[in-house]
Amino acid sequence: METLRRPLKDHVYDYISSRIDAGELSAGDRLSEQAICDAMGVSRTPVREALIQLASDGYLDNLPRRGFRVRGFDQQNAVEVFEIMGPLDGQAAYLACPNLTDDDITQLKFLVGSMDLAIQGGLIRKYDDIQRDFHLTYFNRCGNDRLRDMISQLERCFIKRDYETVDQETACKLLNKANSEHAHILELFEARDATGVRDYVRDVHWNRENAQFTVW
Amino acid sequence: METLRRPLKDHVYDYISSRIDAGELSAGDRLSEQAICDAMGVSRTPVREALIQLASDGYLDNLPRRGFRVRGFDQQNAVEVFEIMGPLDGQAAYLACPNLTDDDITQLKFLVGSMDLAIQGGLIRKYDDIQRDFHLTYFNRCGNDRLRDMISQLERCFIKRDYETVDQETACKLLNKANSEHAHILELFEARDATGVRDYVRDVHWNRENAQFTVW
DNA sequence: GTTTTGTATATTGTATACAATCATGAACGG
DNA sequence: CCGTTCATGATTGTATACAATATACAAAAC
Repeated sequence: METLRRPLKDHVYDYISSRIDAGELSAGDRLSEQAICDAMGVSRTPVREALIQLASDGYLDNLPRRGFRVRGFDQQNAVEVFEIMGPLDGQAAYLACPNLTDDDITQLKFLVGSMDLAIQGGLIRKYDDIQRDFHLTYFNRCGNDRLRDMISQLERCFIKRDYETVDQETACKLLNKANSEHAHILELFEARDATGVRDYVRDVHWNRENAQFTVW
Repeated sequence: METLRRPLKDHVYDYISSRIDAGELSAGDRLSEQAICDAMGVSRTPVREALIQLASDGYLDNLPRRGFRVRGFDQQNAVEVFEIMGPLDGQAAYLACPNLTDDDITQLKFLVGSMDLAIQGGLIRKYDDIQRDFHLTYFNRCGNDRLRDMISQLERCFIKRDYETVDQETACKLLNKANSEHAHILELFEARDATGVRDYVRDVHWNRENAQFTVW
């Protein structure tokens, strides 16, 4: 088995995107090609190719002759993403509904329980990971990879949210509400109510949009 | 006023994407970097950058070390796109509904009439252009540029459809049905029935998915 | 003191050169 | 005759060099 080398541009892409996701690079920060070259020990060619791809994928803005900057994400953008996520997430649930196996349902139940435990223990990060698994479980059953990838991409817009801005008590309250929504989604799945779960999921996003969106 | 020169990579991007949209390049065709360089009289650097962007935007596939190929679009892909378009188009209509001015409504009415005339005259291409205007009219009022751009991008998947594969009579029949749907959308807009138009538009896509999709 | 302008420096855009890998096909062995 | 091996050329990946433009700062004009 050959060790097929990944192109350098992909490494650069991962390096930059993970730094953005981790919040080490903030909106508006300028990315110097040379600085990235020095940091990673590669030439400008793969760096530029990665930056172009990152811009195309929404991570960066490009301004010709003025380099690349981390794309901002203001409240207006957040609203836009929520307005798109709702219908898409709902559609994913709708499509997945008839495809969910008993094992999937069991898995979803387990995850809802796990999220409850995480909330009781104040483990917000943990909750967040499980929550992602919950959604991925039915995304992966929707039979539409393009849809799944689209939603995943939109979700990344919110990965870099700050866990510390909300106090523990408020967070628990919000998360409890969110998890009761998960429980309801699960019920609709069990009842195989495809259109019901579609509309419910869509409207849940809508309601979150009108609330704060540091936690969802 | 400065003559701000567009980067060469953008020219290359336009050149390739338009050739794909026009059907001059078909699914699976390999794109030789050198051939593009020769055709456009530029070096490989801007060509490669354009190809990377085109791949990132869904036009091409990349297979490392094996170059770029025009991404195929089979029936499975078409179904996936329809399943995404429906909810998004519906959401755009939903969001636009309260924003539509009287002038917009008048414009939409005019376009529906124009489409009828185009159908009577057998001008399928003309119909298609007007149909695009019809949808753009409310996309531009949905107040969500990201959503609008997303839908536009998905629409391009179908631009390269073949007008000649369907005989004139069948086409007219299908288009008449499609335009009656436009008329109904218009009615719902006039009644300011946001949720109604949302669900109707969504379901119309769904029905088209289950019909042929050489015409929509 | 503020604005303008010019020059030096830094950065991006493009071209070219080289290295690594892949595709092709001929020679060879079965 | 068919499949394998191995050279040869073609193509991609990466590095570097040069050109074009933008930025920063200092000096001059108002």
